[in-house]
Amino acid sequence: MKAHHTRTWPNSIAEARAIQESLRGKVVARDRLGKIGTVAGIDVGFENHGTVTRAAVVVLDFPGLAPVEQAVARRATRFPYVPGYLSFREAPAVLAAMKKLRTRPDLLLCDGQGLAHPRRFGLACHLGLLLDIPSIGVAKSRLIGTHGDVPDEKGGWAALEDKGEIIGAVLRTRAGVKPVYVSTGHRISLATAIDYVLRCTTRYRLPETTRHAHRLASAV
DNA sequence: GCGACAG
DNA sequence: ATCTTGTCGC
Repeated sequence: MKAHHTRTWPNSIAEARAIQESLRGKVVARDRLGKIGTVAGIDVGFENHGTVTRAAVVVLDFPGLAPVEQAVARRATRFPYVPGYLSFREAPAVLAAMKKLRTRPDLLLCDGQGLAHPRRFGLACHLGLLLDIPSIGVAKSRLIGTHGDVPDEKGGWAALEDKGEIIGAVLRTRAGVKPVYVSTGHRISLATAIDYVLRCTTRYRLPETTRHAHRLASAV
């Protein structure tokens, strides 16, 4: 007999928190990735005043970064935006978009935090775990944690800390721009995550994966 | 009780 | 996230 996934979506913040607490222990913090031939960018946008969630996934070959496949999925929005619970709002549409993919990407770059989360289970951890694909969280702003000065040169970074623990890196992807917040999702280490984010970034602040996905999810 | 707060 | 054009700065 095949295991049946009876997955109910939380109907409250309390339920969502309980799910995060029960799943965070399953996250693999070490490098458990194979040869990376493709990387995927994931982003979400909204339509009709937020009532519809639109997720976009774009797969690029690696290290070339040329687009090879993309998918978009729309789902009724069923969870509010509450800091610390972003994955419950975005994951349903993202998982639907992933199912439309013919390619199974070797690495995921998610638009949000991974380990750099109050309960160490941000969007990147949640998606990586549910899909069982190595994942990285690349956020445009900070959720939690403190850090020192970030060298103003591409590749310069400062450790992001919380409660005496290093939860991510504040990384300068380009000189003269606001740094991005990188943290591990699933099956990857922070050092490796930083390396891949830099290798997916060319001439802009955000990785090419994120830029492509954002265009598909939000642009007309 | 007063701020902070991914997208 | 989203509503939205031009404008300041390197």
